[in-house]
Amino acid sequence: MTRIVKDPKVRKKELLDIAERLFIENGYEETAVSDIVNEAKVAHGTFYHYFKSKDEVLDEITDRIVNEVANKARKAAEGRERDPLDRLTDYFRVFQTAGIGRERLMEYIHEDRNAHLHLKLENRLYPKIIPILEDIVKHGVDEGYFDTEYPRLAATSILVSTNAVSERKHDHTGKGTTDPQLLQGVLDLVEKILGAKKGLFMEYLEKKGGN
Amino acid sequence: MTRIVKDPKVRKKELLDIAERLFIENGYEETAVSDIVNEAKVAHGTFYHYFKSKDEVLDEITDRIVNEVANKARKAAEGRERDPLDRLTDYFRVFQTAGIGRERLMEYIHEDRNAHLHLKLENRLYPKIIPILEDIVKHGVDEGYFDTEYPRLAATSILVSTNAVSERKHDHTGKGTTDPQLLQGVLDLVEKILGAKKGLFMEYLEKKGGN
Amino acid sequence: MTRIVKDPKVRKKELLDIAERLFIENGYEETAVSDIVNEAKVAHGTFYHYFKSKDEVLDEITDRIVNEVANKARKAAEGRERDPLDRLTDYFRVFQTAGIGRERLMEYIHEDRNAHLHLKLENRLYPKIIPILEDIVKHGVDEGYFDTEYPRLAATSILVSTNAVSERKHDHTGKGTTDPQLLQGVLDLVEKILGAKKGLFMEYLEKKGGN
Amino acid sequence: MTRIVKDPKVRKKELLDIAERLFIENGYEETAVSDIVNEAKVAHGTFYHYFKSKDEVLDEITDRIVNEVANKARKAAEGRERDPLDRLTDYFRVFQTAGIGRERLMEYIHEDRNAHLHLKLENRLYPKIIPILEDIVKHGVDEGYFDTEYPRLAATSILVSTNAVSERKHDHTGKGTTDPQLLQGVLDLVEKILGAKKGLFMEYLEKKGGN
DNA sequence: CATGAATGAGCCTTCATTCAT
DNA sequence: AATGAATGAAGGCTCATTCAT
Repeated sequence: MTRIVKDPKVRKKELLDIAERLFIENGYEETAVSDIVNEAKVAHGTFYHYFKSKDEVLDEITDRIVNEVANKARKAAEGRERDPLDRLTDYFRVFQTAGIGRERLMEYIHEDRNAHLHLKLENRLYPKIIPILEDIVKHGVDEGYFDTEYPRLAATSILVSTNAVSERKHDHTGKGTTDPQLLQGVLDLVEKILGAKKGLFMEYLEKKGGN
Repeated sequence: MTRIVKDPKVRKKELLDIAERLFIENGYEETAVSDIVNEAKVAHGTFYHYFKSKDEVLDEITDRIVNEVANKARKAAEGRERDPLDRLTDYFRVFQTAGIGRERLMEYIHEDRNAHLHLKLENRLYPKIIPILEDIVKHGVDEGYFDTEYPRLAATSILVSTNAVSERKHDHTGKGTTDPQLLQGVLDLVEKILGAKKGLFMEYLEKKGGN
Repeated sequence: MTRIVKDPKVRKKELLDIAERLFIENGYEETAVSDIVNEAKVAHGTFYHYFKSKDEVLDEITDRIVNEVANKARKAAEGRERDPLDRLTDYFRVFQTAGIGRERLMEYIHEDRNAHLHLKLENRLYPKIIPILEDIVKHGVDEGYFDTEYPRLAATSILVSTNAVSERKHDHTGKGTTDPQLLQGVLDLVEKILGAKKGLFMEYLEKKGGN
Repeated sequence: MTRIVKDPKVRKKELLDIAERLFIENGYEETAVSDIVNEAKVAHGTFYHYFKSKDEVLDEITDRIVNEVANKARKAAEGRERDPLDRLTDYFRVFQTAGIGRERLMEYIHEDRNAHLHLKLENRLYPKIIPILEDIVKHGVDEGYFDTEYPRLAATSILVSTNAVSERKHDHTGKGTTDPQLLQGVLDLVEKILGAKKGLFMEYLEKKGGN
């Protein structure tokens, strides 16, 4: 009726933000284009000005998220001149909090209806993350911290293993390992994968915390 | 028109088999109930005589697959009196060929349109597989082969890591590691995760092959 | 599976009873034949042994109810040798409590989903009830109590008017006339329709109560 | 194929008109949404653009009819400054011809398959009509024409009684009272309900006709 | 850039009824 | 008399997308 004109960039971001929220909360299939345009108070046609199809929105959303997370990870992990343990720690810290500003993402991503988005995200994110992690691993090997001939496999294993743990795929007993124990376990696991000395991370963390 | 009466069990299996194949080949959403009943040469109503909804079929299919695979794995891995390395090898062999009679499953499961089924399968399969693997790990620790305080985490890590490799999540370069190298790498990785002596598996395999 | 044989009359009554309850509680359209056979623990085919169609059950149910109510009314109203006021009073008493053993009927019959049954019931019941009431009216005229040249119209008017009141069609204010007032009003109305002396019924009731 | 765009109001009215006719002629359940859209030469989706469900159309149709009839009745009956008998006569005339432009309505409404619509119509119409009639009754009482302490009950009784007669609920003999007789009877009945002097209406009508 | 009416293929599901056993 | 597997027409509704304005 009353025609509200906005800067194309703003309009598009609005649509993407709304779509992202709805996709995550309710699932991709379950979200209708009309849900999006209704919330955006925009006509159907407007949606199709900005996106060729519903699927394209999902792609753009996925890209947005993937790039954001990958960039953060890259930034945290860069610097051949730094201590590899430092790089690794920073990388983990970023990953743990990757959802900042997207708290809901991690909360909803595992739900059944988000299988679609979940997989798409993984498939695009892994190829970007693994090389970053691999570089740290190689660096650590060079510096004598780690010992492995297969840095890419190690990187992959660390990624999927820590992911599995954070998705609690290891624990269906209901009892659950307490979190401190779990942290110990994960550190131990990562050390093993990397062929690092047992307890290396704890020592490093304590030393760092001590400073 | 001519009414063909069959033993309910047979009819139901027919429907499940057809549905499974179609779901895997074309995706769940993309498969219409009419596709299923057409192939089965059965009336629409017959389908709903056996299943409350399209979704219920998917559930039953998932259950069938999960149980089948889990049972095979359980059988391959059982036997505290056997050598833990033997149990582990057998377990891997089964898992590698889990798709026997279901070749298509592995071929299609990673495709985008099967995200739904993929996740459902994983979520139901892991809780059944991890304990089996965990038991082998503990056994190996008892026998002095492995060294880890977190057998469940190790089991989980092995599962998701080998899975990731078989889904080639580690390799997006296109070049690809050659398969013999890859096998070496995976064996090395698993040894590390288990805290086993380097080369343990190769030795074991050669000795066994040599006999 | 185990085949339970029952006396046909018993079986049929069971089916009718269950169908009646379900039709009334949930509506005719909303009740599926399978709902009925499930409750009766009987196969679909059995249902169709006893009834040609779902519609036929409704007909039989309607007939059962109509006959029951009409018989009671007839019995209450019969007897040219009695005082017409006595006959009328008895008739009303019966009608008020027509639902005895069918409490739910009156409770549910006005709901939207029972329109079908409601109308069918009315259409079959009225032709049976009106003549009964008409006969009382004529009797009352003969005896000098009432004064009307159109006993059938009077009978009809009394029937639909009292019915409307009991369905509270007169009152949508929410405030509602209190029940004693309402009774006064109805008595007054019926007296008017019948061309009776004002207060006739109250006098009669008091005299009777006094004896 | 060729897309015909119309003013939403026009489109909606078209759909409502078609739906109303089909519902009345063939019954609500018996009318498929496709019947409606076929006649309207409109796509399925268009129907659901205007109505949330098939049921919603029925509601809108009912409202339309109820409001139309109620407004006519209100208009015919208004005017405290007029003679109450005039108001009543006008009211009846309107009601008798309420179907003008909707001739079919009255013809079909009593059929079994229209039970749904019939009841819905009654339930919404009565609360609007009764107060109108009640006001006339009170007016007539004030002017000394009528004599009743229960104007609302009288109004209700008149409404349902005349209705019953026009639905021929009083006559299942097949012989039928001839129409002139019937008119006499109804006038007599209404006079009685209102506590009016016998013959009041005939006198009034003759006097009016005489002028 | 924006509107929103219109499209239409296609989906899942229901359910009264039949019939081989 | 009883079973319950099988039928299949039919129905309401969704929704991504298009296009006249």
